[in-house]
Amino acid sequence: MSKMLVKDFNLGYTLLCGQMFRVSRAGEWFTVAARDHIFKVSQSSEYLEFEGVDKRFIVNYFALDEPYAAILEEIGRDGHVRSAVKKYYGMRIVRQDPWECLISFLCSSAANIPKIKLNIEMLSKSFGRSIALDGLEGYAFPRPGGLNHYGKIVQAKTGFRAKYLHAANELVSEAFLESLRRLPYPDAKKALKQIPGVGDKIADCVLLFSLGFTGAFPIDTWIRKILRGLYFENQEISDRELLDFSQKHFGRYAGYAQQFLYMLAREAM
DNA sequence: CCGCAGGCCCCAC
DNA sequence: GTGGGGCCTGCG
Repeated sequence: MSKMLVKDFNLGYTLLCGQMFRVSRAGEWFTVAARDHIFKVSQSSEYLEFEGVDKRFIVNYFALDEPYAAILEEIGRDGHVRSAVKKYYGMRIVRQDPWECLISFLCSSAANIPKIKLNIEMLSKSFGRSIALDGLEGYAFPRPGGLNHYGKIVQAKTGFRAKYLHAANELVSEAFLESLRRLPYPDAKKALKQIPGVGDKIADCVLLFSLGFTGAFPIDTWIRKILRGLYFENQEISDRELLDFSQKHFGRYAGYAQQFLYMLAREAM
């Protein structure tokens, strides 16, 4: 068991923000599976307790090395974002594993969170090696190339998305995903959209939630709804226009603005 | 039982 | 270049 002091961090908001699909909660403790790690974590005031990974992993995973105050100052120029930040202060954007993130969001098309969680859990069980922590059962997520059995992908109840997962497994390597980090945002996005089943939304999710592109702004049905309500009431506006507006309006940390607005949208459901 | 969901692809226009 | 139907499957 390790313990560390954390500032400007709220574990609950960060883990329950709806972008991670292998998180479970038991009272104060969260169990998180990420790539080939499984760990437990809890927060009491400004201390984080954790087990199963080291401090370096925690800092990177929860993006605790980001200039949080500067980010909030920049996105807080917008009044709606500012009030969302007040409510959900300490929420961070986790750095997921790019491959697991890509597969998760490929599963998200026309789905819902419980279904995505089911898909990812079944894929992990079917293709991943067993890893355990304190007798907790867990499975690593398979590496690129590891989803090598179409029938088993279908058995994971992935439906029409199975063909996308299978193709991604053929096309994508660890090196390809890592190389995207060094590209300008438009080029990295274009490269991701070459993968069948990946459009604007999924590409932006992978860029924001796993590859460190803090300016990426995924537009899903929740964000669409809240942007229209807050900024374009009674106006016809396309996703293309919403995306252009958001990136200009919120700037290089637009992704953080997105995530805070997303929290507002979800609470109003 | 039945409509629908955190989206993409394809095909009209 | 833009809009709308179809898609697997589980959830509500």
